[in-house]
Amino acid sequence: MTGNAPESLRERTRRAVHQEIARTAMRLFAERGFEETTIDEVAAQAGISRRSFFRYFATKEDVVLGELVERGRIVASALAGRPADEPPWAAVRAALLALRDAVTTDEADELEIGRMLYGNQTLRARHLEKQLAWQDLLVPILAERIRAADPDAGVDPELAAAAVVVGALACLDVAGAWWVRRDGAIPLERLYDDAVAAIRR
Amino acid sequence: MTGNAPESLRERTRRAVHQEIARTAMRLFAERGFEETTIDEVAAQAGISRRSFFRYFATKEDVVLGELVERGRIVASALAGRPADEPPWAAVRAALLALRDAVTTDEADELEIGRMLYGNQTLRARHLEKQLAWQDLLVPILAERIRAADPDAGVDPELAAAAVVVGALACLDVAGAWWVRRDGAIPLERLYDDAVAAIRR
DNA sequence: CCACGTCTGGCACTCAGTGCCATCTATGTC
DNA sequence: GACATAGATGGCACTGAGTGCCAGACGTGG
Repeated sequence: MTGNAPESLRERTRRAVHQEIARTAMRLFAERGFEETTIDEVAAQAGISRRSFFRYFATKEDVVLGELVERGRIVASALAGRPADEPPWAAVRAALLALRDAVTTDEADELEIGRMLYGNQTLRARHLEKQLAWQDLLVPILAERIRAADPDAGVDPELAAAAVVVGALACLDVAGAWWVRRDGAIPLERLYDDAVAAIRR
Repeated sequence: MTGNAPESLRERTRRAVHQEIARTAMRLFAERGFEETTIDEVAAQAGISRRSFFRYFATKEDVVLGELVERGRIVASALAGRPADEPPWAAVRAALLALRDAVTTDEADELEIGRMLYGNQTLRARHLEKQLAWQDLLVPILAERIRAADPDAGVDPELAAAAVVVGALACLDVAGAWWVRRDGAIPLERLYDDAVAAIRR
C-alpha cells in the first residue's frame, strides 16, 4: 500500500508528531474524558503549541475519528472491485469486510475508541457526519452496479443504492454499538449479519 | 393534545418570544446561510439579548431542529398503539405516518428546513443525533413487540428491533434527501416505501 | 400590598477554531 | 558550501458558541 519511496526527514517527523499527539490525546481522553480534556492540555502534554495541534488535526474529534475518511476510501475501492454479478447486499458486505484486513489498530484500542464514541454526543455526531461522507463515495458506485445489473427496474437505481448503503451503514452502527456494549465478546461480523437479517426478514 | 387550561400571561409571552426568535432566525438563515448567521445577529433582530436566546434554544441548531424531540415522542406513542399482530416494518411505517398528521408546518417551510438541513454538515449531524434519541424511544417498544410475537427467535429481539428502527430511520433520511432534491415533487411516503423495498429486496 | 418565583440584560469567562506573521530549518540547486 | 525556497513552528489576536452569575424588572398568588 505505502510506496516505499525513501521518506524524507520532514515526512518522518511529521508522522512522528502526528502519532505523538494522537497517543497523548487518547491517553488524556481515556483518563479524564473527552469533553473534560482541552486542546491546550493535549498540546502541552505533547510538547507542542496549541496552534500546531490544529496543523495536525482540524478538530478535537478528528483525533479519535481521524482514520474514518481513509477507511471510507478503502471501502469504496473494495466495492468498486467486487464482481459485477454479485447482488448489492453481498457486495457491500464484502466491501465492509475489507476494513477488517486494512485496520491495524488492535482490538483493545478499538474498543476504547468505541466506548468513547458511543458515550459522547458530539463525538457520535461527528462520527455520523463522517459516515455521511462514506455515503457520497459508495452510493454512485453501487448505483452504477444496480443500473448495469437491472437496466429497467421500477425504482430509481440511485435511490435503491442510497437505501442499501444507508441501511448497511445503519446496521454497522447498530452492530458497533452492541459490540462495544458486550466488550467485544460477540464478533462484529456476526452482529452485522444478524442486524441485516433482521432488517430484510 | 394541548390541555386547554387557561394559559397564563407568562406562558403566552414565552411562547410568543419563542416563535419570534424561531421566525427571525429562520429568515436570517435563509437569507445569509446557517453558518454565516451569528446568534448575536439573530438576537438583535429578534429584539432580545444574546443571553436570552440561549434561554429559549440550547444551541443554534435547535432553532432548526427544535421540534424533533417532540416528534420522536409522537412516533413512539403511535408505535406503542399499533396492534400487536402487525409485523415490525408495517408497525414502524404506520408510526412514522402519524407524523404527517401531527406536523402543522406547511410544505414550503418544511422544504426550506430540508434544504438547510441537507446543505449543512453540522446541521445534518445534529439531525442524525436527534434521530439517535428516537432510537432509544422506539427500540424498547419494538423489541417488546417482537419478543411477544416470536418468543424464541434466533436473533436477540433487542438487536432485531434496533436494526429495524435504524433501518427505517435511514430510509426516512434517504427519502427526505430525495424529497428535498426534487423540491417535494415526489411524495415522501412513496420515496420511503421505495427505499424500504430496495433494502428488503 | 407584599412575598415569591420567573424572566431579563449584562458582564465575564472558557473553549474551539482561524488568520496572520516572524522565525527557523530541511531540501534541492548552482 | 552558499543560497533561495518551501514547510513547520510558536505566538498573538480575534470570532463565535455556550455557561455562570448577579442584579433588577415583572407577573402571580396570597
